[in-house]
Amino acid sequence: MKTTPYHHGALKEALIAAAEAILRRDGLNALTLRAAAREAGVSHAAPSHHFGDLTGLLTELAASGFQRFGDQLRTARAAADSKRWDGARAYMAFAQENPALFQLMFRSDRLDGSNPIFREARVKALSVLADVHQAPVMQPSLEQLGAMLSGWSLIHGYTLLLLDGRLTPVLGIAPEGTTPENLLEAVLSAADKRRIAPPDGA
Amino acid sequence: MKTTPYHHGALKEALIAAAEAILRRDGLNALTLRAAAREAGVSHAAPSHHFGDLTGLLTELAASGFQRFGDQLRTARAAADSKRWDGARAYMAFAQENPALFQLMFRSDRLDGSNPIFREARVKALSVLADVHQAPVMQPSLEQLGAMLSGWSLIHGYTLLLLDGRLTPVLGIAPEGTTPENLLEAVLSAADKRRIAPPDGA
DNA sequence: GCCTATATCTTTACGCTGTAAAGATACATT
DNA sequence: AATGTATCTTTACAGCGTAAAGATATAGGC
Repeated sequence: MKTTPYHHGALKEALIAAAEAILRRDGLNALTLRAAAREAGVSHAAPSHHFGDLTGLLTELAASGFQRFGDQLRTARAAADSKRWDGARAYMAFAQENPALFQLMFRSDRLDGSNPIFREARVKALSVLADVHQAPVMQPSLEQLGAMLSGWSLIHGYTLLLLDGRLTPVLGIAPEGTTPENLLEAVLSAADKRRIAPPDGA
Repeated sequence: MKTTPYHHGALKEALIAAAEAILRRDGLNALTLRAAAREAGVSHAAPSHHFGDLTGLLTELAASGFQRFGDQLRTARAAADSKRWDGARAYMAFAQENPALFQLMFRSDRLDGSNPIFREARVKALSVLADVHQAPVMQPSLEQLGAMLSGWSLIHGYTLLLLDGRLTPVLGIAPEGTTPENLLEAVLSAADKRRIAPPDGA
């Protein structure tokens, strides 16, 4: 009767899964090393052997988030037979399905920006956004960078305002039954007229 | 020789100032009730009498941030003799001058959203953004809301990406000497073509 | 002027946290 | 089979939020 074998076998993955469950259920404030250890059924000091400190755990969790985020963005891009790429919708959808995780992924003060796994997952995910409209250029002009960033800034800002509850009053005064997706569509169409025009102006 | 009088006199304000100093100097992780008390030179339990708990302190600090934020946005609007209102620049400028505070102001999981002082300061500040292009309407259309939110989402997203360091690599490949302001200007001009067109499209 | 009520601040205490160090156990390699 | 290494537990300590009780200054009634 070995209810709890001494060696877990895949404790690192189990701890990351436990951490995500806590993050989703109780929020970032409740996500502690000891809570993750309890959730995984190991002693409170076990996580340190796999992640070093709390920042290490959060960073690996964020890395796994960026991996899935990138996958979903790529899937959305592949399925884009509509005239407008709806990566924006995929961006918001991931954030809505994983609100606390998404916010953690962009909180550099709680993450270890030097972690190579995290860095790779992040650039891989975010590069999906960058190479939508143009191949990577060595010496892009300010205009090109501005066009590239305006889309990202727009969807990122909308998403974070939504997660932070800042759009709740707006949705309240919007026409009956307006969803965040509807509102995003309106935001995009308001900002999207320029996409039709050639890159260097009307 | 009463070096430390028992009654401080204006401890609440002193604690908020101390909290802001810590936030600026050491970041949000280091901003604790006890650290604020140390910085203000009082016992570690003194803050609880003025703020209740840590959330209370953070909320009042965020409220004071929103007050100054609103002031600066109003000032920028008043000085807008240029053709394009440069509230976006003021938005980013405040965030750059108070990066940790700005991020705290939009972290609803650390704040008490029911605090009336906080609520009032926030709506007062953010309403400056709303009534730029139109008077408040009772039953706005989705298109009107989309146009209103697209500007806010854009500048908010750009600002947070900048604060989070996500634009650093972009600035690295940008033309020599490009500043965040330059890049913001490019982002705005890329997204601003629509302002000229009538609200319901080309 | 004095006396009491109240507000403000300190002291003490407790459980939780991160983290380090040392001990125990399973695995892996020879 | 023996030994080294990786993995996990136990123990320990300081810092944290927070509650409760004690100390001190202010304020108001007389």
